[in-house]
Amino acid sequence: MKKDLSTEEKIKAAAKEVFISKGFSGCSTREIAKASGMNVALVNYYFRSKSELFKLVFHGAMEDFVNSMVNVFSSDAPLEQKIRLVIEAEYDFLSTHPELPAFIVNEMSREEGCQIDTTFFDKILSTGIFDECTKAFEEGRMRKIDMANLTLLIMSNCDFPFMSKNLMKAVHKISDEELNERLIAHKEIVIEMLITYLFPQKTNK
Amino acid sequence: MKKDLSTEEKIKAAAKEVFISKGFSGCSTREIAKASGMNVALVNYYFRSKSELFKLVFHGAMEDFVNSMVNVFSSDAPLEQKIRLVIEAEYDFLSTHPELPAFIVNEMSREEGCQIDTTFFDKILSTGIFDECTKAFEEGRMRKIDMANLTLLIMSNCDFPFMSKNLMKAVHKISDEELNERLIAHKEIVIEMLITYLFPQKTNK
DNA sequence: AACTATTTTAAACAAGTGTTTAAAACGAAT
DNA sequence: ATTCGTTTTAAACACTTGTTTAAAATAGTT
Repeated sequence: MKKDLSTEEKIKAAAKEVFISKGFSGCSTREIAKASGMNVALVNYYFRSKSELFKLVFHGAMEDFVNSMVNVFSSDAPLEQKIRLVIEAEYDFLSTHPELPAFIVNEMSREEGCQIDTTFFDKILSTGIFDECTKAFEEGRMRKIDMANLTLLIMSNCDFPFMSKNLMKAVHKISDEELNERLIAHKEIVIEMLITYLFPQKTNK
Repeated sequence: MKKDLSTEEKIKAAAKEVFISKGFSGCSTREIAKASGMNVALVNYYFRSKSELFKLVFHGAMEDFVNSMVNVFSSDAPLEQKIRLVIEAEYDFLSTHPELPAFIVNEMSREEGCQIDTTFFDKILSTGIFDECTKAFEEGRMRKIDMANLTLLIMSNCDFPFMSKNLMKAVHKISDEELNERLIAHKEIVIEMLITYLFPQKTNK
């Protein structure tokens, strides 16, 4: 039968959960220790310091975050389909990891924060998706748009809905369940809106 | 000639700046005191506690945040124009307050966080903008959409670009200036995309 | 001037922070 | 059983945290 998680793994798992939901400065080493069932000394025994442990967690979070996109972009689907699929993939992924975008965006803005490992973004680049877009609008198959703006369009409409869950619940005075239904519907809205905007040559419905 | 700011005002101003850029748990009472040129005791003398001071700052931030929308919605412009204008207003507002959306979204997700004063959102409601939309798509002048989804569409595309500045700079390896140019361009993209999506009856370009 | 209420200060409080220490418990190998 | 390296523990370290105290400085009024 499978062995239990090692102490090191238990701590890292607990750290991931705590860091992602409370942020680096929103939690203490002792809180992570307690959440993992261990004690403070063990945390530093295995990971040297709170910051080192955080770097590991952040790195992992980034990896998860980027991979869900890379998988889609690496496929051999036609461009329009890739855009559809990446939105679907993001919504699916974020349904199980709703706290990730806020975590990443926030921690990237911390002063002492993450001088980030840009390998992640090179991974996106190396899928050739940007070149594919450039070619597509040179051939008139897609609306011309700067890659930064395209990235913003996709991420805004995928990530923000999950980042703003608590705000939305307050604004519209709705429950978690109701909000989740809205999010499911929102995926389709975003897909249609973005596809229509980016590929306007479609002559009609 | 104008008197200097009072001690109380100086502290509140410093608190606003520090809280908004670092978050509640990202800063200390002493940091706020130092930023205002005062000492710790004065902070609690005027504001009772860190939490009380924070509530005040958060309340003010919310007010600013909501007001920029309310002003537009209260105007007598036609609906489509209102949507255009609210996006313009948001981008203008956020250009000078880029940290606000992240601050609000984050602090709304804190555990001990802001059991929020829903007055703010009632203010939006009372502009009648939602009723106006309902009527508009009953008359076929606008695409039918749930109000939560409409709110999400607008806020996603206005707020996220400013929240993700540091992420975007890292992803695309661009400077502040370059990013700001992208944001200016993004405003127009968002306006066209949203208007086209929400008011699709336009027969052509 | 003297008295009062308000404002400011430096110092202290207990509790919490990240981190380290040094000893104990453990596991595997001889 | 003894040794060894690894893992775990409890305790302590120095420092920061939010908050309070009690005295000092200031301003206002008579």
